[in-house]
Amino acid sequence: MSKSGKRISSLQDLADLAGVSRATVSRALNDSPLINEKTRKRLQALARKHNYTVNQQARGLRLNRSRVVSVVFMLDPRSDQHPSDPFFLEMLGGIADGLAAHDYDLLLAPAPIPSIQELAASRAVRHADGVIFVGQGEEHKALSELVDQDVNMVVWGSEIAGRRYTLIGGDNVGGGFAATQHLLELGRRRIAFFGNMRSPENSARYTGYQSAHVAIKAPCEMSLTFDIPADMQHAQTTIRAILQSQPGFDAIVCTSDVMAIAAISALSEIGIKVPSDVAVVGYDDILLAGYSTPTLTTIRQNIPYAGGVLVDSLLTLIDGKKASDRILGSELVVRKSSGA
Amino acid sequence: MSKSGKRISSLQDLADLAGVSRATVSRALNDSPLINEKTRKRLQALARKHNYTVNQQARGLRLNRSRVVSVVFMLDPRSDQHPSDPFFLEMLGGIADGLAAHDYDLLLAPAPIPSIQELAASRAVRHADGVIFVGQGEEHKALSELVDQDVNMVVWGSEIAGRRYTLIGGDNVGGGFAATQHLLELGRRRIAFFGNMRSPENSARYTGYQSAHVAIKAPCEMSLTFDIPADMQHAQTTIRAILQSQPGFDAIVCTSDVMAIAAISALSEIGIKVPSDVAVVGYDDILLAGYSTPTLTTIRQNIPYAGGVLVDSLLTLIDGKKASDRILGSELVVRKSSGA
DNA sequence: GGGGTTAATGCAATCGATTGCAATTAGCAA
DNA sequence: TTGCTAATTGCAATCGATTGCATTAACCCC
Repeated sequence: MSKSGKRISSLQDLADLAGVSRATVSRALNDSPLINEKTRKRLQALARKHNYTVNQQARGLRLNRSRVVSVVFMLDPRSDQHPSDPFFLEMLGGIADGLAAHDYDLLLAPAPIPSIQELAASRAVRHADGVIFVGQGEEHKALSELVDQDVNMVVWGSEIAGRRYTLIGGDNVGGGFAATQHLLELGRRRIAFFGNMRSPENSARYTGYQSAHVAIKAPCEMSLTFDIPADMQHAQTTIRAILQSQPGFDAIVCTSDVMAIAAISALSEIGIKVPSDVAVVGYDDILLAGYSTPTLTTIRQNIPYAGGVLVDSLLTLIDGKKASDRILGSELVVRKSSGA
Repeated sequence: MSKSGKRISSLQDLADLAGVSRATVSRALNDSPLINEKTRKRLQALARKHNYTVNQQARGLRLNRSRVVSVVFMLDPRSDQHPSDPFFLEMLGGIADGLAAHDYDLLLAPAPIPSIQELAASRAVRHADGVIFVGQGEEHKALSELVDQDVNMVVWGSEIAGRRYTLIGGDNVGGGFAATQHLLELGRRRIAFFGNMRSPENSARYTGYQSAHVAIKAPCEMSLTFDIPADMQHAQTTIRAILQSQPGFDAIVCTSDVMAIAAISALSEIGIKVPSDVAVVGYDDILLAGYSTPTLTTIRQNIPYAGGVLVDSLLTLIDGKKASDRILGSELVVRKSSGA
């Protein structure tokens, strides 16, 4: 296998070796019905033996597609932070699986997105057959404009006015509602909301938070709504400052599990007991949620599954068909320690 | 900008528009010294105006390179699990940054690696200018064979006999030593070691663990060495089973922070106090380590920096130069709760 | 054996960008 | 104006794979 005269690196090499034209080899490797069964087998065996794989750049050039899908994480631009939230990793895993199953490659776009204009001109977008955006950041308008430039794309996020792209997302209103309802049922009445409100997903969760109060005619104080940055470092300093001011809440609804973990840590620091003094509910149900101390009560989003849905929708678009929006279910997961 | 007659999608289009040959346009966009300064400016402005970017597939085909680097995470093959450890995400972020700085794209290889043979034939490897392996898995031999196939590659991991690839890694022996020494200094004498021993990195850490005992002439019992799978789900069941058997240790050195978190959770479940009854030290210093409850004492690896080093070494190789192996420092980070 | 079909293969253009070499133009000195 | 050099630009081949069309071979039926 290793001592074959010269390196086989193109269809032509293989064709010469087999004594046929490169057209024939191409058809054989692509299972064209035009080709004789025996020739096909012979050539496929030969290709395998010489460890030959088609040059995707050439193939892509000819066919005008690349079998590459880009993934772009839209982060809070104020934190020039990388994604540190395991949510992103789990999502990436789900997307990677979905793409692998359909024989697509995954190109990861550089983390801090420049302007959407630059992004539109970047290789990540031009070179790919389609793009998956995870989160809408604060650029929902620009995202809609991208659609007009004939970019195949799907977005993970939440409904927002003027949207023109295909949207996949969790049931954020329902999730916010369930989290809050759970705490209300436990008798908590001063429930804080922790999250970055500029994200459409979080404002949907906030809507659910309000509805839950309304549903049982409980008052819902604006003073308990706190704008917390998404990355942990800033989150924890902000939370510490809030705790200093003795806000007097007996529960917190957080917009992510890592934020909940940071909050619990800040609470324990100053001797506040979770959940007896303050109950905390997270969001996402990242894997760690079940293993941290205390274990987290949280809103479960099936993240790997979501990744698969994103991929399926995008591939539908790439096929030239229409893909419909989807809202995936979110459910409350009660674990004994943090939230009850 | 939007109402330009037809879409400019190739050099030829742009050349026609400007009334020059496509050779000229190509040279202008690539800052060739052959081109007249005025023409260059004019053509570059035109390209920008029409939002034109070169087709990378064509360019790559011609130049025989792709400006793509693949990243492969070598996971414990027994868990057909995705990477859930934030370590991977932080590493990925570091690598992504390094690549972006040099204008390379990042291709993420599908997570559960098939055989190395298949991998060698995959697009992820063939289509890329180079490959970064994170971890050696249990395939160190196969990795060395890949080098012989003219694959530009660097590997994050630990020294191992018969290695022929460029290696970048943390100081695992030193890290294992420091973690253990810290616990010994606190007076602990029955220190358990938790980790998957088939990974070269972990066995290096184990070596450090043993040396620390030897250094102060403390006995080091084999019965306190436990083989724990890398993924959290299996890790926690295994740890629970171990605790059932009342092994009687007063400290644990873990080979990752998530494992430490899982261990702490299992300990609290049955009422064992951390760190008073059992002290725990993690490894990696993932971002969460500072925010979990209790905060983790751990061995810090500067993961984003490591990502940058991996990239630099790989690009050196791609340039045809020799890249040297590097061992990056690991230092103990003491946080008050878990390990002291 | 002639004529008509069908199956299998080859030929050559094509995708878009780069680059060695040839050709053109300009500039300048005599 | 002529001749020579240097500065620009154009021509055309090339990278590797795909595919419409032409061609060849094989086979069948009278």
